[in-house]
Amino acid sequence: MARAGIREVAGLAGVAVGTVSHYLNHPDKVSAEKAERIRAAIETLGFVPNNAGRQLRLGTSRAVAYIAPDVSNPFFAEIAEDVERRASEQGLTVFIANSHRSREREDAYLALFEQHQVQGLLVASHEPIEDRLARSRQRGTPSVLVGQAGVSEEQPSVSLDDVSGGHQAAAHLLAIGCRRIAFVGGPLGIKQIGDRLTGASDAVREAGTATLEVVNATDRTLRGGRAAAQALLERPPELRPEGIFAANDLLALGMLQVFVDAGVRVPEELAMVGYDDIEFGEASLIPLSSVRGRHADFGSAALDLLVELIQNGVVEDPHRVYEPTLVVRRSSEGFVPRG
Amino acid sequence: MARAGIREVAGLAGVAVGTVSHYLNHPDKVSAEKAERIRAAIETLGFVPNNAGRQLRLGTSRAVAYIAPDVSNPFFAEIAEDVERRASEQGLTVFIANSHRSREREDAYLALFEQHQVQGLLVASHEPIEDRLARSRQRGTPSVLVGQAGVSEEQPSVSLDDVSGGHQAAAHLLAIGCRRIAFVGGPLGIKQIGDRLTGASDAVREAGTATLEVVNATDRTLRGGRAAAQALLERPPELRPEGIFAANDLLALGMLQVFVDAGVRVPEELAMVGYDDIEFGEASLIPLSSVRGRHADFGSAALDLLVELIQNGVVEDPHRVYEPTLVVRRSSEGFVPRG
DNA sequence: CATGGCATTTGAAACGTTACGATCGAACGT
DNA sequence: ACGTTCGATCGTAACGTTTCAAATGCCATG
Repeated sequence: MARAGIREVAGLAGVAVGTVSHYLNHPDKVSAEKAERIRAAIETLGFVPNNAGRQLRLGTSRAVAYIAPDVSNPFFAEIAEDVERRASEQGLTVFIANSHRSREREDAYLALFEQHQVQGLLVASHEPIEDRLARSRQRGTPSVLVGQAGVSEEQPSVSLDDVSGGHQAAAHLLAIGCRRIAFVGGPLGIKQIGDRLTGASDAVREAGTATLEVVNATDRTLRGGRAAAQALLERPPELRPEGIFAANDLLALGMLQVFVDAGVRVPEELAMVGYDDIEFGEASLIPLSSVRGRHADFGSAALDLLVELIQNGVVEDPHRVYEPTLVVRRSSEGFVPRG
Repeated sequence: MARAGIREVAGLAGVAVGTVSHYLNHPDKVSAEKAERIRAAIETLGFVPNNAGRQLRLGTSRAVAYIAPDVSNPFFAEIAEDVERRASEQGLTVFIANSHRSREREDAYLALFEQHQVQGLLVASHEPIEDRLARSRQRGTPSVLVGQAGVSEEQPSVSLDDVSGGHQAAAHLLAIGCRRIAFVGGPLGIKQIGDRLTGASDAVREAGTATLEVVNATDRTLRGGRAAAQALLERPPELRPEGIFAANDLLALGMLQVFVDAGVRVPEELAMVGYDDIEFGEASLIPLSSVRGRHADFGSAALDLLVELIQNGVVEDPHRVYEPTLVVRRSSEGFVPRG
């Protein structure tokens, strides 16, 4: 079962090992005759080049890693696919990993990928992680923060202006006539979430005519949304919010389901806006208004930045911030302000 | 920026390289005093063990790979998370890859992971792939086919009985009184899809009182479902099916949206059943009946089988087939047969 | 005081690859 | 016929780790 190595191939083909290596890496440099002999030898031996040997010699791999909190959240899955597509155009391989929002697993993967000498890291995280990435960078592995603005000049990032996104969402709810607005989400310690609330709260303050309530949701998933909605339904109707801005689409969709089940009319009685604009939001029976940050090529942008960083060591303009746009759909179109 | 190696650590700590290696791999074998010196040296040098060196020496890695057609389909994402969780319990790392349903990319990843000397492969594919996996196996990399029954005794697999699933779905639609049933999906050349149709068609034949129509959908996504539904809406109402069995939940959800939009009453006029039971199906405003195959631990089962295969070289009972169960929800509960 | 046993530590070999300088042979110009 | 050049081919030295047999130091025992 011992795998054949480049030596066996060379032996069988009657050439030197160096020639086999040439055949593999610079095929143009080797004569047609020997090339054919080598090809045949590889074929009969079932030779598979051993990446460890190559990598050891070269000192680096042709791979990058993408660490996401949760690939089953379509927001991250869609980015992953985009990254992968772009990377393969560049001849790079992507290792995808799920941190499951656990700092421990994040660290484990960070260490793992450093050991594997990936060329760089794409990291999406809800945790403050810049100090850990700085350490990796000092040891020679560059990284791009995805979805979270970097602080240091040395830490490039591709992110969304969540304050603006939150502002747009709340301003929209105000514009259609909602007076009692609720922000559903949490924990607020997470920067992206806190920023969305900040923007929303700014908008409410500017308007001066409405109130903003914060409803904490520990779990930013469908389940979490269902729980939050159930809690709101316990209140007498006059104390329920008229407009809800959810910290992400999963939350919003979970709430939407419970509300509709309970006979709450959306959007007439209650307008809803989500965040991220995942595909399932648009496909919901009451299509969900949402704040769309990611462009179609958000992942590509991150990868391109990483490649630039790998090649030049620095990047021009390290903190790329994209402006999100509000996509209005039925869940917030047709709210009827109370007389 | 040259990364420090084990030699530098040894030098700084004043011990032999072998001792540093011992410290890393068998910490109990090294005296407390030297251990502390080594720890300090590693700390100051920022030493990161190089996986290529280790792997070259060891001849194998502690990783397995999971190749899926499409991680943005929650069905595969949920399996991926489960696999990953179980693997980390076993001290294994999982490399996740998206083949994007392209045979070319499948092959590229197969080759890549062989080169990386992963211990084994978990492969979910819609293509016939057994011959290619057989080649990998002969070269020493075992694999488990996920979601597709293996043919050869040598190719272990974890799959669902799609014929039974299709039968259950159609039998259910018949039981609630549907006479004109449509199977929406394709291409039928894909085994999993063809099996579902076979089961459905068996059920219809057994009943003897209904018809089964096949509506081809090229794209098994939300988009594909919307397109298929639109096509059905062009027909005069009396020619539309009364019950729809969709080849997967994404298709069903896409159709559901278009139907509800167009004022078709689901389930009263039209009952729907999907397949896979993804989380979004349950969370839909009209919760989707679906055929649930995967147990909570479908991914774990696959990984356990792979581990057994790696350790023993063979497995007891290579083709594990799970029986799916129909989950009835609102989308098919309350159909009103026409007088 | 010599001996043996034990726990630690050592140093070198080996893993499979690539790059590099050396070598070879043929073709060409004079 | 000879020297030169150029492309193809060769052989070997690394790359960083682990393992293993051998060496060392220490202690207890005879």
